[in-house]
Amino acid sequence: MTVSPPEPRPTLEVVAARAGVSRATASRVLRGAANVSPRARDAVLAAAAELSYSVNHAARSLVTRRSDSIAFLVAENEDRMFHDPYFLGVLRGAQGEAARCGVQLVFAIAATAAERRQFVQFVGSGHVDGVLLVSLHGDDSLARDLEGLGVPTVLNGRPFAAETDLFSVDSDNVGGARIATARLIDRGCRAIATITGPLDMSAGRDRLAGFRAALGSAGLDPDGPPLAEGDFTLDGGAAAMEMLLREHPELDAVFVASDLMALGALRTLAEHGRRVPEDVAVIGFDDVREAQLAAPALSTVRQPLDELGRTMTRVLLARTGAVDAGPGPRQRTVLATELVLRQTA
Amino acid sequence: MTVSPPEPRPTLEVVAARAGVSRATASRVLRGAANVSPRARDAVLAAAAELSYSVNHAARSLVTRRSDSIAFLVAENEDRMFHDPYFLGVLRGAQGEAARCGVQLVFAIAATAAERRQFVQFVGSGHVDGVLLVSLHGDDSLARDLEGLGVPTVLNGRPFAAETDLFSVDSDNVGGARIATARLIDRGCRAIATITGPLDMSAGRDRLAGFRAALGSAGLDPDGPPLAEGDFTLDGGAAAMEMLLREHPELDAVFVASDLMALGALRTLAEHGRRVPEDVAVIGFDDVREAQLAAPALSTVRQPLDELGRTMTRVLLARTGAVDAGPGPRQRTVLATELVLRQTA
DNA sequence: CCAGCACGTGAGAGCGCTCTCACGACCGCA
DNA sequence: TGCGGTCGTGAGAGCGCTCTCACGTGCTGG
Repeated sequence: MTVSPPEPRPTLEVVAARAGVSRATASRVLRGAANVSPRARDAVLAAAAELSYSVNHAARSLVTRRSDSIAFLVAENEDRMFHDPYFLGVLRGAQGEAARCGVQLVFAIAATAAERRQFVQFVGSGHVDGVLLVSLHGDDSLARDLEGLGVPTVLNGRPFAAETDLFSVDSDNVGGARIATARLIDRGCRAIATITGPLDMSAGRDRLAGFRAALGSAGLDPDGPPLAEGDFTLDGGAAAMEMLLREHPELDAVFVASDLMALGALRTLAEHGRRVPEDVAVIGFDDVREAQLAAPALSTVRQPLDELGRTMTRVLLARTGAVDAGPGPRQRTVLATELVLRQTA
Repeated sequence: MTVSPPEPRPTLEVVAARAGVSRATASRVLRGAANVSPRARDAVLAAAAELSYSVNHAARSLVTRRSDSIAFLVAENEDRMFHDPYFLGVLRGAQGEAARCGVQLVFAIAATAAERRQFVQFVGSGHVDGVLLVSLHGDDSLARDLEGLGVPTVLNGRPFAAETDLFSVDSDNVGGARIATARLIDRGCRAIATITGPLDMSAGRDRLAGFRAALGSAGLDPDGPPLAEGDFTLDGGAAAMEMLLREHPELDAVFVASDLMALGALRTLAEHGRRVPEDVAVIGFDDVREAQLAAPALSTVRQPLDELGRTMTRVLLARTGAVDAGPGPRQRTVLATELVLRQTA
């Protein structure tokens, strides 16, 4: 242990005294409030600088009832969180935007019920002004619970129960899937399969819906094509591809609902000696960095991951009032997706 | 905007009243303090549950002068942070351990001087009880500044200035580099080059030191071998390899100070038609997941990334006294590294 | 039988800040 | 000259909790 210095951090009282003003005025200056004379302002600023004063967060927070920080919660286990570039992209965007707005990001993971309870407790204690909620499955009540606590929440994806009035930011999953599938049809592929995401998640469902819509538009049977449900992991994608190949060896294209799964599918296809794209064309979803590094480079649907995180943060901060975002944020924001053609389709 | 409910969160006062005890006793129960009768305890617990009470963090923090959260600061830009599995591994470990100890992790990035100042301000405000500091370059004063503020700090790697008494957790970089290099020598390689990490970082220096030590032990000239300084990025590794190949076309092995750089080097070697390991043997450092997925699979030195994060967190919490860690933590902890042989050496 | 000592409890101070309110100084306008 | 109004300021309350201190109760030991 090191000897801890006496370290008496100066209080506002001390700063005010040194500046020759009252605590109230010093507070006004430090908060940037209006109605302070330049003379007082300079004096306080100088005193604060000399004492290297910084306001006590707990004391401020106690009276303002704000913490100037927000939580980033991933409702997924560690493994998923740290291996899926999707989460990392969103986290990156959120972190950057939060920092830009002078708000701190508390990073949490809660996969189990116990972790969820602990998190709700944490939020209930007033640690954060709002919550960014990522990767909710099914009809999860977490968002509603938090809102019930009076804590603004923004989730990624689409709220699963259509009637909810939760705030959310999503990519255009339907549109992206549709355009990717259309591309496969344009190539002349007719035996088109899909590896879906988890169907208890909106992203999984919506991409499947887009896939089917594209088939329908082209006069193909939307319900006919082979389908395997994946779990957004590499191995899950590989396994799903394995199954599709076994049951539908004639397939000539696959739309895969995430890049990670597509990379797994590519592996399986290679193992089975199928050439990509000559024998089987593949299009993924996300456009993670690994997609362009893969051999062959993966064609995919780009969704702007960090923009997703940034937008979620902006919407949340607008709701908490931390940032005067002009008009109130919209309940539901949808970001455009874009087809990126490389080698696999 | 939604209509915010009146939402009067209950205070300790209310809980105490409902339980028929004083605020002090209620506080004792909720803190788990001793000297409370079972009767009082049960009453308070029941009242708290009924009201779904959770203690106001700001108020508690104001008097205890603790925040029960710690910061994870990466002194590196976003790009590096989110593309280097090293940071992600450490973050993962730290997050997990912090959660296990009931402490929250505030995640921050500070590459520029302005961001550093903002972070110091933030810490000075008492938001966190301690700081985990990752990827410090050169003789950075940040750790000392924070300690000067009275905030315990633990850094990864070795403090650059040997005489400092900062707390740190590191991998055995010298030992790892030595054993990797010894393996290359055992293979019969004699024209062994190295791509180092940034030499303003302890990890870069120490791995170079281990490399040289191994050469010396084998009777080779430690200062002779070709050396290129990399920056721990994929492209940096590729560029360094390019340079080595140009200036020392005869080389038959490379020890690369990080997997990411090694992957880049592999790319360059392939472009130049060098077979690995037949023409050039390669060993990396870190054992990130990509190393085993690469083709050919990368031989490397494993350092336990998440264990690094976990240990840093434990050391920090022991210092802050959040966790009664028995004996005081040691100033400097070094974790073992291990050679993992795959296809490239 | 009473000093001595735990033990459980409540009263009350106070952590460092923000915010409301009241007040004096000064302005322009009638 | 007088009056309403703005502007800058300070006094003081109070945010919700922890913690110290003192007190009453019931025990043991001399």
